[in-house]
Amino acid sequence: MQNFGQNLTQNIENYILEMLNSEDDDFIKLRRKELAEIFGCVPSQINYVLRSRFTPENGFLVESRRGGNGFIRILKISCENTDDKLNHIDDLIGDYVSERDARKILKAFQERNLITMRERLLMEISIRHSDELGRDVFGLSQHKRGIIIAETLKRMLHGIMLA
Amino acid sequence: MQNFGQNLTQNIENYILEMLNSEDDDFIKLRRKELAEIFGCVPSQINYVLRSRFTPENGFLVESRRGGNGFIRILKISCENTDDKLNHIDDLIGDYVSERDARKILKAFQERNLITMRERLLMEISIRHSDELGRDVFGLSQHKRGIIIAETLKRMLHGIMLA
DNA sequence: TCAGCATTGATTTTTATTGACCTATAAAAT
DNA sequence: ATTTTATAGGTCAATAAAAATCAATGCTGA
Repeated sequence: MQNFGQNLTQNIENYILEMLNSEDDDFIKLRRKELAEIFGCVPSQINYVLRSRFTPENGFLVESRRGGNGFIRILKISCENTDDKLNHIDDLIGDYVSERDARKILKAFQERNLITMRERLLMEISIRHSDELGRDVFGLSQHKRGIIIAETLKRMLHGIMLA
Repeated sequence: MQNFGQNLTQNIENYILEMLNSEDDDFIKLRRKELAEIFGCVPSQINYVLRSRFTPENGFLVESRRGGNGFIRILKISCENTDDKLNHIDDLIGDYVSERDARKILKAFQERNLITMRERLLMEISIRHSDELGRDVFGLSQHKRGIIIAETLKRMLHGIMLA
């Protein structure tokens, strides 16, 4: 297969998604070099696709090994992709949230059984730590920190909601 | 059994894991030379497999004796109490970890069923985001970022182990 | 236009394999 | 009891085979 026309990245993304769908398992293994040959592109193009598309925020985990018998393994944690849910999360959080409100949101999610207690705990720890760093190490204003919390929270909830 | 072509290391790893599973005890004893003969490879290949696969990080301890009646003993360890787990975490992470190593640790923890896939995903998102901020927004050196990752990871794993 | 996404390729890092040489241990010989 | 010898396993460096990184460049849509 050669790549004609536009959107090499898009084509590679679709190809990988196809592979994932056609498998019984929720993961695939591939050789970077082979995939690059299929699309007639340079191998590092594959890394670009993985970095920009198959992120944990999008519900994917990527493992790999270099050297002899190297490979790239892509795991799909996500199943039901409901754009509605994601939009809901974005609306709920907005561009800024206080640490206090972040905790409220997490509490609500856990009470609705959308996340487990352990997952809530993890997210609280993450937010607390980055807020602490922002304040004590980088001297960020409360507002700046709120922007970071919003971003962190959105990414984490996006990722986990796809699972 | 001869080993043709590729996956020598993988084959030896699987063979040892098989042995461990089929035993009642949680350890096995083997002769390096014999194992090497079984796979038709050089004996030091066994050392490579042990060094790269049967590590403490993956939950194994390896003992051995040289000379007459020499042997290699492989033990599968599992932390009994919470304190052991916390110490184990601190030992593995130390004061600094690269993002890459952090992901390896999370992979190992998930494969040992100490955390779920979703929890692994959450922690990868958290680490990825803070690393991104550290690099792109605050221009931190790789080393500084590694210190932050180590701290984040330890806090999250500690927290979840206590839950 | 121009800011951000996409593409490329040179360089670096990691992993696997092999073999030559080193060290430790037990048992036999003195 | 001491020395010797045979028999294990360990270490390290060289080489090959993959993937990752990064900076430079190209492209495209608002």
